[in-house]
Amino acid sequence: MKLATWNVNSLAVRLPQLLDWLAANPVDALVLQETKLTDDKFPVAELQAAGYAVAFHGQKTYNGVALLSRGGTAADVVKNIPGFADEQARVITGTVGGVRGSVRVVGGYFPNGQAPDSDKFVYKMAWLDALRGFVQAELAAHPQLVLMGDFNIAPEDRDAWDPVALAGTIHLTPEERTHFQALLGLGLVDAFRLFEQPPKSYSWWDYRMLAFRKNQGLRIDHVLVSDALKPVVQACTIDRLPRKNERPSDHAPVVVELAG
DNA sequence: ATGACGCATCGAATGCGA
Repeated sequence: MKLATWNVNSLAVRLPQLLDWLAANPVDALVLQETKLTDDKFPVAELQAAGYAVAFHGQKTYNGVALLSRGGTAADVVKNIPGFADEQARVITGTVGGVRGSVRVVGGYFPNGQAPDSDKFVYKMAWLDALRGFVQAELAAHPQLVLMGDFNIAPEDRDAWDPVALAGTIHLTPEERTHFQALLGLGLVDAFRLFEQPPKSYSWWDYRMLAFRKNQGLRIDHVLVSDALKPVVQACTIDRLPRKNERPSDHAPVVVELAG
């Protein structure tokens, strides 16, 4: 069973690339971030034709998330974080068929935070607090759980191309990293770090300054699997190929493979 | 220090991403 996450930075622009990617990578479930589409504009028919059922939670211009699944629509879908009032469409959760029954998938587009001294950073911290509470409750109900998406956090220095120059800046602040560790503390593990990985592995590269060609990136897209799933994780990889497309997203997909 | 690139918005310049 394969699951994946991809920040597509506008599904309207990236739909052809998404369909190409799914044809080459027929994952069982995929969460998307930054669809930037209201629900009435979501490409339901195109994705169904490609074999995927869809659940989505979008808005105009910004944000927007989706959960694609083969073998039926995700069950018990939850949009955003219950009890946390939020104008922004950032989370979608659902149950997909899989290993020994089913897997609870939480797909998140974590706030960017802009800068550590900004109001957006305050929002990011509050959002992370709320998410942790939600994931804790979901884990209690669904031991087989995967939390994945665009976290907008580089958890360690090795997840940034220049940790010295970027020290203390957004995505690398101690506060964000503490939140990342707190998520792990719920009983989750960073699937990517379960395996030997190439050095300087990143999932996002700035569009500017030829950053991708120079591999000046950050690893901010993550797949966290619950302790119950950890024994069945067989691989976790970042697929850089779509970043080489014409008009690519600035993010690459991250794929995890579970036995069964 | 700034901007650089890309996307979205009713129409151009601006906000935002990371």
